[in-house]
Amino acid sequence: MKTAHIPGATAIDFSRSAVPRYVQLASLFRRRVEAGEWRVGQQIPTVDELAVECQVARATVRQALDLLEDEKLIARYRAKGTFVTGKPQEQFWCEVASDWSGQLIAPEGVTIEILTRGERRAPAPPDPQIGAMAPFYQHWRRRHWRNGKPYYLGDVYIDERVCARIAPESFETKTSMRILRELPGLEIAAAHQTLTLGSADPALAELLELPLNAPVAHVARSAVDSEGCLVFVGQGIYRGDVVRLDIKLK
Amino acid sequence: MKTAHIPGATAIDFSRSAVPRYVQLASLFRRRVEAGEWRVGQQIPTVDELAVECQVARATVRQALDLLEDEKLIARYRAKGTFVTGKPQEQFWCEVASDWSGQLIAPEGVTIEILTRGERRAPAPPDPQIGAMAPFYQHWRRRHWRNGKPYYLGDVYIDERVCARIAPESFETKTSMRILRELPGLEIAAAHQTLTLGSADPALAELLELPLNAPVAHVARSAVDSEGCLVFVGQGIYRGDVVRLDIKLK
DNA sequence: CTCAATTTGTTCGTATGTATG
DNA sequence: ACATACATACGAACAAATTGA
Repeated sequence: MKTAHIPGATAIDFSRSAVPRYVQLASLFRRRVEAGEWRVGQQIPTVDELAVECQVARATVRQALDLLEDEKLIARYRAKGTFVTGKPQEQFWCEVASDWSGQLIAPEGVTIEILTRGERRAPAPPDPQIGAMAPFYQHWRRRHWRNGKPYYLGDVYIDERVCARIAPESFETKTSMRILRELPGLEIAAAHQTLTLGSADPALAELLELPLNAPVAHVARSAVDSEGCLVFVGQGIYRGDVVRLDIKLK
Repeated sequence: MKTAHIPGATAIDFSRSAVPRYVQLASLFRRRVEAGEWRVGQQIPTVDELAVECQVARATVRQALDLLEDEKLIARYRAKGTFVTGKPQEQFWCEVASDWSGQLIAPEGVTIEILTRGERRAPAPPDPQIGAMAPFYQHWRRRHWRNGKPYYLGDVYIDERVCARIAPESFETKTSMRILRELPGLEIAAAHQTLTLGSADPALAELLELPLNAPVAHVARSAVDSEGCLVFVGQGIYRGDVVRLDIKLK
């Protein structure tokens, strides 16, 4: 029985989060697979070893491994051990750009699913100084897919008067900013987006097929026409593992 | 047993457990205060109304409000109602901007702790096409603090020849990009930064006093002088809850 | 082939926290 | 306030399968 002792390793502190211990453990283990610390095909430490290393009960380790088993990352064999069978997917194919021209470079092979559509729904008002609210908006909630995987969930609110000029099928093929940009006769005087970080709650984890508590990026967007009217408000959430932001500084 | 799904956009899905329901509720309410949906000084809906709206028991709403009360965001008065007393402290005080001039606006009251310093250490090379590596670099690992809380951990590599012209105390007061920018006689021909998302492993959680697996932002920076030499390479990690990226699009 | 060691699987019991009515 | 149900976390014992001596 070799307890792989890392010199100077301090006990893991699970107490800073409301997330259950076994979920935190699962994330830790998932990262080890992702980082190659536990290689595909190899056996991982025994439940007992992990329990000692992480200072938790055996049952808690097992609960964490249950999650990874559901994700097909590991396979467990009685009396033999537990083995890594796959890596979580990891690709940065969705770059949020920092200027208008490439606002959001939606890559090839993207499909957009319309979850709900509502008329005359008002968005949560962003900074009031940005522009004046339109009288009515139409609302879409959409989910973006690529390669059979969902990667973005967003709410779009568009001024009802502008909406009339948009081809309905646009909403199933184009990103929201692209719809606006390609709309003839609509002049966008100012557009803005803000990105912040967060974690996937259970509902979001379900919708984006993410592990619970995985990092996500919240994006809030708005656009104002030449008359100072807020013709577009959008807010959305990207999977953290598909977002990359490149910024040229000169 | 399944929780009832309400068709329509207003349904709030608090899936079964994992994160306690009242914690999720508290986050929701906190966001409403932050977004101004519930304004300071105003009365918020009653416990009964919130329980109906969110489809949870009254006791659960009360538990969530307990958290906000502890944070001094609300005050509750028997038979009168609950009132907003303040906004969550502006947490996003570290804005990674999208142009050079405001590269990283380090706010007031920041102190920088030097963890290690090494001579002639080579950074992990970024994209080689960006510039040619300098012969030697000096390396600092620093941790940035504000209000007694750590929020950034970074590695700085600077061309040894450039280093000689930097006052040593700069490294305890200035962000790396600021040091470069304020260095006379050094012309930066190109600078670049890339931001990606990740989560805190146990070591990082310890250093930034974060919950395990909390979202973080990885930033990789580089700068090239007029001769194409990579005079600066930096990589760092921000706490996710202090990062905000604002992008003006026109 | 038996035996022991190893390792996962299963099932108790107990305690605490969460959520509802 | 109370009773009930469920999820989490721990610890302990035992069962079942594999391996090698």
